[in-house]
Amino acid sequence: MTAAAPIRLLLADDHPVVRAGLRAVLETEPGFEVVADVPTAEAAVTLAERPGIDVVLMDLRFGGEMRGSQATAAITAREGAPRVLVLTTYDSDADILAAIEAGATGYLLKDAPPEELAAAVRTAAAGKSALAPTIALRLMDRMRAPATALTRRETEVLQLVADGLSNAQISKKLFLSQATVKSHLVHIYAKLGVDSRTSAVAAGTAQGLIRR
Amino acid sequence: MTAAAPIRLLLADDHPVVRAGLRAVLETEPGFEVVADVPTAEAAVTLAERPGIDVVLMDLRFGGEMRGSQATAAITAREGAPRVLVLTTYDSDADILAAIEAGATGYLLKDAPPEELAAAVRTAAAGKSALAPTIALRLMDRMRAPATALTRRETEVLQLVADGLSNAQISKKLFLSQATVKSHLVHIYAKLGVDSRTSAVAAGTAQGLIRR
DNA sequence: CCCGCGCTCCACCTTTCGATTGATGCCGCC
DNA sequence: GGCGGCATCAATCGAAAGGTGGAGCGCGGG
Repeated sequence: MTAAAPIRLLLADDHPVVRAGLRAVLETEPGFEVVADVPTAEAAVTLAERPGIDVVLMDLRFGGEMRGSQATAAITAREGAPRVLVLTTYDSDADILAAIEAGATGYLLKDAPPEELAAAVRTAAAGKSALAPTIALRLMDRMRAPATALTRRETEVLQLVADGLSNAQISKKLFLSQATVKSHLVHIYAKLGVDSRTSAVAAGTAQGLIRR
Repeated sequence: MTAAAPIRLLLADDHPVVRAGLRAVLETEPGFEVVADVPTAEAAVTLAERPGIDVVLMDLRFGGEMRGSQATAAITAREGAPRVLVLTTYDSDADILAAIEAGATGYLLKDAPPEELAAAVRTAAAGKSALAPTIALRLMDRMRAPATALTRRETEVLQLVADGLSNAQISKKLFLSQATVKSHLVHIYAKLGVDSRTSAVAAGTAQGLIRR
């Protein structure tokens, strides 16, 4: 095989400026070829089905319906799918975990310098996982302190609390009894070291456990 | 005057990718000249002092200390200062108002299409105010519904609620009785159309009345 | 196989919050 | 000078939330 085979890229971001920036940054680097760029998650899923794409650079938040993590899951579900490298502004735990669970090969922040970006794309193309230092650190923290790790259900409840719902509303929405909601909340308070729903929301957003 | 005099630009954004994108987008348009791009608000203030800059494209949030609104205020405070066009991802009321009060000539969202961006820069260079349609709409809303405008004290209380404090803690912190805190909260709920502290926080953050 | 953990639920009690009503002093504006 | 908005405080009452101490079930790992 020739060493000169370029890595073929698909860019998915709803900001035209960011797409242009990625193009500019990556096309000046040797060994990259931007095949297409799209402004929606849906378009990314469609285009990623076509052969000839090695790596998809995927934003997490789009203006439209589908979230980047869903698109990532849809893409990586298929056989011989391209690698997906998540590239976003946010470094919240919830987003990171959602992306990794969805099958993302890597997770980068948009404030990454161009060299780091290029290196991560090469790493991803080779099938190896690429995490931004900040992200890696955050994951290490999470491993070390399992206290701050909420369960799936607890996170769900906390998110609804953050949305302003009462225990009664949450219980209806999740088909639970209020007792169960309270029980989850007690555990959440213990894990976050707080004693009220509002401070739990504050702690949760501060630690990026829930999206704002 | 010659029609060919280019508009000289300074780009301030902490994301290398975004800076590259803005360069790419604006340099393909005729009549623009990107003089420099900087990754910090401090550098933007310094460079904006030099003559030969017509418009500063300013992000609101930087990784470092200084916020974009502060930098905007510092730049526009001087005589013969360049116009500042705020270009950010966020459309929260608090950010918008801070930027406008700081003397920004315009406010754009990063998901704006290139043509809109170019048009806004030309508008700003001519000294006229340039607002993204979304932003203009939001400001109209605010004008129409003065109910969403919290008083200084109410905002202060709501911020503390968002930080997770109880009524008792807030009353101590602000040297008030709990009755007063409750009174403020009642007014806040009425203005935001909610009926609990958590939903008030949700509504407040959604409308950008308080910082997260 | 049993233990731990996550998820579900119950009962009882205390504290906090929210709703209502009403009042006072201050300040700016017409 | 009166009127309205803002900030301050009081009292009361019912509803919601939090604290405590349980308990059963399913599932995966040691």
